[in-house]
Amino acid sequence: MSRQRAKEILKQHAKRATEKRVALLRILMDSSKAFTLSRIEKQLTIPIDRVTIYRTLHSYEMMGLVTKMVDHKGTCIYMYNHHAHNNSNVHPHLRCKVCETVVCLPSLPMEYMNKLAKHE
Amino acid sequence: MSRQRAKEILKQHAKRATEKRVALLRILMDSSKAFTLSRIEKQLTIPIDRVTIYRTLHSYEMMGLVTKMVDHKGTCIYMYNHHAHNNSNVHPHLRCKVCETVVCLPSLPMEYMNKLAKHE
DNA sequence: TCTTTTAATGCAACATAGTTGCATTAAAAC
DNA sequence: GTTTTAATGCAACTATGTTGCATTAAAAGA
Repeated sequence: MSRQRAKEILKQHAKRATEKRVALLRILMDSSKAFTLSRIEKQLTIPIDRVTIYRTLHSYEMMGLVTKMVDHKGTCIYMYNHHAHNNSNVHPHLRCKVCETVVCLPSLPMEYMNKLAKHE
Repeated sequence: MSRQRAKEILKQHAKRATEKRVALLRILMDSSKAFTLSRIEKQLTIPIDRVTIYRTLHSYEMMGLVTKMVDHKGTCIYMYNHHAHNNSNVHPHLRCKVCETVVCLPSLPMEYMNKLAKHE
């Protein structure tokens, strides 16, 4: 049951832990995958307006709770920052074509970074 | 003057080298950058319908002439395959936030690949 | 508790990108 | 010159993202 944890987190950030905000956060918390807004909408048991989802996810991103990315189709995907995602080092993300899981990859090693030619 | 070169390439692929198709190909050929459809549209000196540009770029992608990617905003960008892009090895692309140039990065070294944990 | 303040929500509306169908035009093939 | 096929443009539609505004609900204060 992640409901309590979700509520705590929202209150920590001085946000209202409404049923809808909790529901949205739980969907993300309970998975290691990244979801599109539409995907989240389908997964909801209570109906939430698309705009509300959009704005809520945006606020979660601002709070640092979730990471927003763009998937291979150009759609925004949102992933819960389980490991706090605090290490602000640059690292790529890898998406499994089959199960759609997105994982954080290790930071790029210096030997690799050094190979990068400066352009122009 | 890349006009002749563009015509040759199109004919090699049994495509009609119409003024519009040449114009589109030249914009991509004459740059190392990746462009959105809208960006290409603005750069044109002759007016071409958005759908035509879309379909033409798609055909160029099918021909292997250009590479289609999705940029940070989720918009498709098209880049001419100067180096034939033949080496079908996987490599990331890097986009300069300032000048919007997109460059191919070196392939990832094995040491790095080995670090990748299998998920689930 | 009642009132005020502020956050959350939903509806309407619009922007942009991508896409398909169909009719028309232009080029190539015969 | 006629036929065939590719290219083009228009209309229309979908999905996603986005903003404005009015309404509702929660929290704070009296």
